[in-house]
Amino acid sequence: MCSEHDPRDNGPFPLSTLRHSVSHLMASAVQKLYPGAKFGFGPAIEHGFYYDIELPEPVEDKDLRKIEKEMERIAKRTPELVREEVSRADAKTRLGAKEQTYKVEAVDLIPEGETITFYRHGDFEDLCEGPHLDRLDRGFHFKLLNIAGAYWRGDENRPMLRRIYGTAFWKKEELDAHLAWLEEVKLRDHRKLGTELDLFSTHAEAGSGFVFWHPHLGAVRRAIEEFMFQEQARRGYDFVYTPHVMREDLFKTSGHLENYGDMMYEGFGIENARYRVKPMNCPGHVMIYATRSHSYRDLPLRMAELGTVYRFERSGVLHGMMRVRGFTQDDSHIFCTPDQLEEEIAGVVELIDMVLRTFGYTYKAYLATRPEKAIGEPAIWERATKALQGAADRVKLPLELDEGGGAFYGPKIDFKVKDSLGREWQMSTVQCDFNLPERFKIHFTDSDGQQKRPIMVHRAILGSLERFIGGLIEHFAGKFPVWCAPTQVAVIPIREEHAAYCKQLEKQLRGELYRVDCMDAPGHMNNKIKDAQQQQIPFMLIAGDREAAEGTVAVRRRGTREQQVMPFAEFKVLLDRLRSTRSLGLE
RNA sequence: GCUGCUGUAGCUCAGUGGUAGAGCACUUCCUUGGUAAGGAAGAGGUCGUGGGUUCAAUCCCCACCAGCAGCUCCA
Repeated sequence: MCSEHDPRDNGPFPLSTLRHSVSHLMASAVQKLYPGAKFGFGPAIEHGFYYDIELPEPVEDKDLRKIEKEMERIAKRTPELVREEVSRADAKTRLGAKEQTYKVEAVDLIPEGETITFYRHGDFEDLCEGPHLDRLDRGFHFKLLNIAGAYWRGDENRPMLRRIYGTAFWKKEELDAHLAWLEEVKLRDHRKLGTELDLFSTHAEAGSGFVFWHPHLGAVRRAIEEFMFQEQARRGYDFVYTPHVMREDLFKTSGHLENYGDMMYEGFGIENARYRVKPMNCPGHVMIYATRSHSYRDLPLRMAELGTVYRFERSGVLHGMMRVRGFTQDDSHIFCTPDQLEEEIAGVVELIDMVLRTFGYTYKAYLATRPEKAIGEPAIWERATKALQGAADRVKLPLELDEGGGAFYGPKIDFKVKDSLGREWQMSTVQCDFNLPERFKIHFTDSDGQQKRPIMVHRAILGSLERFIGGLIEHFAGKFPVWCAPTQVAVIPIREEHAAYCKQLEKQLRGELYRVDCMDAPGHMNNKIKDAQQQQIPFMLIAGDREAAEGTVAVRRRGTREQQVMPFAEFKVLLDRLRSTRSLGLE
């Protein structure tokens, strides 16, 4: 955010004011170049600004340079930006006269009694509450970035306008740094790296939104799954497997059909019954719970599954591995008594903290409350929300509020991580559920002999493996830490005659389940070093006469040109340590 | 789904109303090289799919499929 502690917010006016004014400047240039343009909203946003405009003719990215030129001309010629208070009727008349239909509508959105203002520079005037710069020649730097469609007032039933994005800074170096950051984001794009590093693919022939994990990314996933298995096993989780296809009635009972039906695929018949592909794993886990009676002594029961679910997503939202139609959740449902609820949630929060730190993420937690479309009594919701808050207090986890952001069956705490590029992603979630136990009428026998309802805690740490690992690719820029890197060690013989020694090293490492690539195909060493470096392999072991004779290896780390000759046994100690501690670095 | 743009070799991309090219990768041969690209030759494409216009379509038009930038929605 440019608002909190951004050192670039260093001009005579706040950065957001600057950007808002540059947005106006852009609008005036568009008006000049495209007479008849109708303007919507044009605010400052996190990294810049945009303006939504209905244009009489199509605009393309290449037209942006032309608009920028006009902006510079206008800023020079008519720099004064004048504020004017107007009456509601006056505002409507003036905007109406210019056929600014969206702006006329915008006037009606202004609450009664609020001051209505226009801002004007040269012959361009715009309804706007401000604030703005006093002058447009205050020596700032801007760039227009891209064009896209956007619905008027964000409503898909209203007309679609053209949205032009841009950004502005007070200093040239800051603009350049921001543009460089955008380039970096592009370079790290998991779809780009996915092709370059042979990680995954999607196929038109197979349908969009379905990910094919190649061997390299399969290795990453296995390492992460193993890590998650160990950490959960250590914390008393039990692992289950449930079917992907279940009878439709089950989803009626669970409430999914009614509340989540839009996200589910059409049913199909098997003999005389209707079936559905699961969009969530919870009903399956309830099936297992309900197969026998439970004593309060059995609880909490922590049932975990890497459950693959299928959800309908509209074609336009699909995005690499980040937004897909079939994905695997590291899901779990904890069946517990009301007394245990807070402690169980606290345990989950601890696990989330541990896991996210392992990947080098920092995070924020949000308490998401009752949405409009929800099942269950308000009193129950309140109780669940209190438990979440209580658990967070217990482990001193600060919570921000996400009003109405809960699941249809209960409130939750969502975790948003910040990646190495400073971007936020929604990841882990802990959700309280008093409703599914009720719907499926599951129970346990309490110490007083009474039959009572357990509470279900839904939780996912990574969320979806597709989204999590897609995000990891970008977070690490393809440079995975040793413990989860696709190939951990490349062994490179200097000449063909050293291949035998290299093969021997490879065999030893592979014996300890390291992922090793002995690059002993014919060809020059330099070329292999280039390949290994481009493949982002953490370690290269290069061996020639000296190394073979002495039982050493020349170790070269990813991203460096330095080499360090050491006994192979010593390298193994280093490698073992990096793997077992899941170290993020290579030292 | 909507708006705009795009689809040519495994990858990145040129190109033309008369059925196609580059670099990298790949294969083979030569090269025995101490830390980021050794040399040569070769193979590889129904120019996303289906229609239409035309004497002729990879190129123009339409539809569909897929992708990209967003909007809306979400793990």
